[in-house]
Amino acid sequence: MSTTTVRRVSEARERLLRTASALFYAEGIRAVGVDRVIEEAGITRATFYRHFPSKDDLVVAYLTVVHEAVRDAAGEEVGEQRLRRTVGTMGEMVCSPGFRGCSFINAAAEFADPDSPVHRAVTAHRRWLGALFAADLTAAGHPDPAAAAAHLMMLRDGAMVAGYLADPEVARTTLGRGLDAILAEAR
Amino acid sequence: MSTTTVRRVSEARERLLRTASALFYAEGIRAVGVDRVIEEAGITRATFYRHFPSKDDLVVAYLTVVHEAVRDAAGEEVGEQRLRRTVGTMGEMVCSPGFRGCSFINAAAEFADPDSPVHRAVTAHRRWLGALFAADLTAAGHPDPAAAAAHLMMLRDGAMVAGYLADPEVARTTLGRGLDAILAEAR
DNA sequence: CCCTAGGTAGAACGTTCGGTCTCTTTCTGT
DNA sequence: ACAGAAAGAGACCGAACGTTCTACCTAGGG
Repeated sequence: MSTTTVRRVSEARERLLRTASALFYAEGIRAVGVDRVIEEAGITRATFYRHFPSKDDLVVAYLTVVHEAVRDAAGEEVGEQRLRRTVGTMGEMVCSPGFRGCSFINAAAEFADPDSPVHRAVTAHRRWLGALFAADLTAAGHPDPAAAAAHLMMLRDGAMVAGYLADPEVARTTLGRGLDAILAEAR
Repeated sequence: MSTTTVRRVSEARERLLRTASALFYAEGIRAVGVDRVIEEAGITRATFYRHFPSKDDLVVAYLTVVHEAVRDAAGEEVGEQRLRRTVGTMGEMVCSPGFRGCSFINAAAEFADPDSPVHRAVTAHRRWLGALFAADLTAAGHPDPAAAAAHLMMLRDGAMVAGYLADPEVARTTLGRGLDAILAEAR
């Protein structure tokens, strides 16, 4: 009865990480204690600390998962098409039920110390996303890709906040129109 | 030696609120315990709880102080001039040393429950600011004040995030240009 | 066959959390 | 002169925090 499943990565670890991610995102990181995560994931304290040296490491792992999801959704082929798809995905995300803002913006609100591993993970992701915007804008022939990328990033951050604290639908269309306007500058 | 100072509001209470505000803003709300606030304000536990029934009340008071500061800085006279001044002030704020983002966005990241008094204070402030934008845009003769206000709000939220996590100077100029573009739509 | 890694189970650590309590001192308005 | 509010000082509460520990069980690969 092949329970093989190869199990290159522990199943308990995955459950732990998935549970923690959902909890951290929905309720805030500091608001959720390790006891909560342990109980809800149905694992033991020892198992938790076998996989993650500390809670901070779990938090970083959570942000890494989100980052990789965004990265994989974006893809490799630089250009206007990828930009449209990436921003379009963000617009949809903002409108999805249970949306509670950007994981990275929220994490940065809780971890103020720039030297904190969590804060570092946030800035790393944001630098990566900014570079992606700039690269795609460059490929699209935008005359000032750096400024346009900063503008687009502000629009996306605003959409993330508005999707959580205001009208998501309005946020989505405003973001879309903003991207169109920026792209229109590129001939 | 008139130490009169009238003292309509307690001096200890003001010290407490000022200290708590600085701490909450700089390090995050959940990251700062009441012990920390009490020690740094140089008051006693009993004095704390005499003025605020719970920590949550202190947090709401902190946000109220910020809200009133923004409101007073904006002023009363509706119109394009007030809008320019208000947004200009935000641009400067974003560039000021020690800037750590918008108090309300950060608070909402930590207090997810929409029924929480803290979360309510956040949405109340945001509704007020959105209404101010819409009123000024209407007075400025904008053809679609509601959409423009939402757009401007997203730009301001983006500037708040970027001022904290990216280049503040770029955030300020991008916000300024965005306002100019929106105002240009109003003839 | 046994070694090892990953898992369960659960007690315990010291610290900090938010909050309550009593007692005393200081000051102000009447 | 005196009542009463505001503040200081500090002990105390139970609960939750993140973390460490020992002990035992199991499954897979050498």
